[in-house]
Amino acid sequence: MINTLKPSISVDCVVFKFDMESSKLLVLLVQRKAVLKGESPISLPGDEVNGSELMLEAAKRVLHEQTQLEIPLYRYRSFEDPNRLNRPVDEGKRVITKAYLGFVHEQEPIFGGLAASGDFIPLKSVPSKMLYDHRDIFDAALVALKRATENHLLPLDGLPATFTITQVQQLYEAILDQSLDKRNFRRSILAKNYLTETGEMMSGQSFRPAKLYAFNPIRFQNCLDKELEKLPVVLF
Amino acid sequence: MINTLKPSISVDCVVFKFDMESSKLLVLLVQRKAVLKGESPISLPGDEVNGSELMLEAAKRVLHEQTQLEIPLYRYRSFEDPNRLNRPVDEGKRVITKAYLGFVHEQEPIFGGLAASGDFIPLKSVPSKMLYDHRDIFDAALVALKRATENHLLPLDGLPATFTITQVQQLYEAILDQSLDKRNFRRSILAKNYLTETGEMMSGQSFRPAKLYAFNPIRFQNCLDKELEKLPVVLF
DNA sequence: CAAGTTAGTGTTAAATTGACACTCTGAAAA
DNA sequence: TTTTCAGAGTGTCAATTTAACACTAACTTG
Repeated sequence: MINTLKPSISVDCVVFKFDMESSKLLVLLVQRKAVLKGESPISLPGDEVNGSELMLEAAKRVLHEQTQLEIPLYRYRSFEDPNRLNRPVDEGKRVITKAYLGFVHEQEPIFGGLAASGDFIPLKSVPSKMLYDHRDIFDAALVALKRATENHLLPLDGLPATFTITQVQQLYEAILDQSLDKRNFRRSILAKNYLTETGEMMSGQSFRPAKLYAFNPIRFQNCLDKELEKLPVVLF
Repeated sequence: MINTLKPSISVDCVVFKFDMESSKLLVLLVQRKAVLKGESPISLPGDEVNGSELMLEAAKRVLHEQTQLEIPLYRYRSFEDPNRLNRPVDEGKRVITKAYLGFVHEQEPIFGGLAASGDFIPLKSVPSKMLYDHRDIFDAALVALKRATENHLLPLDGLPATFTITQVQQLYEAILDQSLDKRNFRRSILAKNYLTETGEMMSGQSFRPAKLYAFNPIRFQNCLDKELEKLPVVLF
């Protein structure tokens, strides 16, 4: 029997956190209230879009409702398999979702709305069974992150206001899950010109202090624009 | 007053045709039946998505309903501005659309459904006022096409089954709106390895006959996959 | 002042890109 | 039959980009 209902639209958010102690990436998973029997409540923060808001706004609103977090979000993909909700046919519900990712640094989430509770989980511990296709959405977020990172298009929202190049490299290595050559890394990221020396130095360690840099979002945006001009966005 | 209606979803198709006589690109525009007073009927083929179909399928169905064309389509962007329909507020309708592009070669369209009539129009003649934001959708298709082309990720659906390298180059030049160096063009496209010599030669001209090549979609797909692995899909 | 630990720096070889001009081939015209 | 016309087809070099690789500098602590 053909489902003639119109699809509805939602947004989902994959929020990463870079733990600087352990140099590991974490991702925010929530327990969703009110799921059908047999569905996993472990999910990404997400909900339906209202009629008059941009989807990016919707993503920020939904994330805020469920976690109180306020962070930049970046859209990376949509998911539209008619069966992605994995529900019994007679439920007759179809939802197309757009997925956003972002980084949190200091803020602590406070859960509410659809999200009963939640936590930052190491990437390796993300369960393979999650609500709907949220595991796929998470996997795709990682892919998108890696691609962005390989091209120095990673916004550094996940780092403190000032940081050392080594910290950036550790973030890259956590995302890419591989180690990088220090000299090549420094050369290539500094060439992008969106890191500016603050003149300050790291302190409190028992070895040579490192220069502290700040992220310049305007120059980063230039850089993004320049890259995006070149990229084939089509065709897959 | 806030619009609380759920958005609905549509697809729009930008169908290009490469006129080999004139080496010019054309695009298919249709006259849409039943538009509101004050709206332009000149538009792209498009309509709403049903509840149980993939959006790519919806795009193919809609294009077929309105033009009888059956061609490969490639999604390139979505458009979601809440005001994109440009309608009076009390209409209260919000439609998010996903745009697809494709090339037609020999098929002739037969118009039907929402499309009262239509034609292939030279790019320069595309009107700046079209239905809703269809002019933006068209502009974005061109951008996407250019980006794909610059990276040799243009599927050659718009050419006959066998063709010369020069014809490919002319197609590229029409899309990019600039001329290319013949030797570099040959070197780079042949390096991609998705053009295969047929052994046949062009005939019927009064000059040295050119080798005829065929497009190998499997190798092209390999090529696409390889590129897409590298590309940042994130973040705009 | 020696030891420990991370910060910071340059060179070279290989691969890629972009600029550039002439010969080859077949048909048609002289 | 020879010449002319028009597009087909080919290679090199210089400049740039990328990847691999190892040592010295600076600060703290013992």
